Amino acid sequence: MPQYWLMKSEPDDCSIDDALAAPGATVPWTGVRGWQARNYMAKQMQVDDGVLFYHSSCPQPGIVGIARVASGTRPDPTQFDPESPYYDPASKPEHPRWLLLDVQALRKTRLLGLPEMRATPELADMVVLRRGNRLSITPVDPVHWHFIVDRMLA
DNA sequence: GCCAACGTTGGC
DNA sequence: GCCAACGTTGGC
Repeated sequence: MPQYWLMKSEPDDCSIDDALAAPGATVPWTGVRGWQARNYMAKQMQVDDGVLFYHSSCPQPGIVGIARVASGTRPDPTQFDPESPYYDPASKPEHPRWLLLDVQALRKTRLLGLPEMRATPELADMVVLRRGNRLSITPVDPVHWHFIVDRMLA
């Protein structure tokens, strides 16, 4: 059974348009620096899982596209790059601490903005809407996934 | 730029 | 293994 996820990206860094314009519409999901999100990637996420592409830290936060998990995990090279904002001097190449996986954008949708998500009773229980939620990757209940996909593609 | 609410760390 | 303090996320 596929699982479903919501992945936050800052559009200044990688927007849905950037992802769609990448070769194969596929981007390495760099910069995850939290253990919970890291462990979702390492232990639960599988190729072909569904992904809601979410823009955060921007004027109009919300879901902007549909994507899929396109690879297993490998070490995130930005952790070893002193020039990168994601550099982690404590992580050694022989024991990489942070992982990434590839995400393939499938299509852009209309904006399902955060205010609309909050105003939609069917979505009230989404993990990402929990107060103060800070995880960059959150699991999405299949019921929520189907509701959103149906609504966005209708 | 502010700041609430959090996830993570580290002392014990 | 608890939990207070810290640093960060992310919406506004």
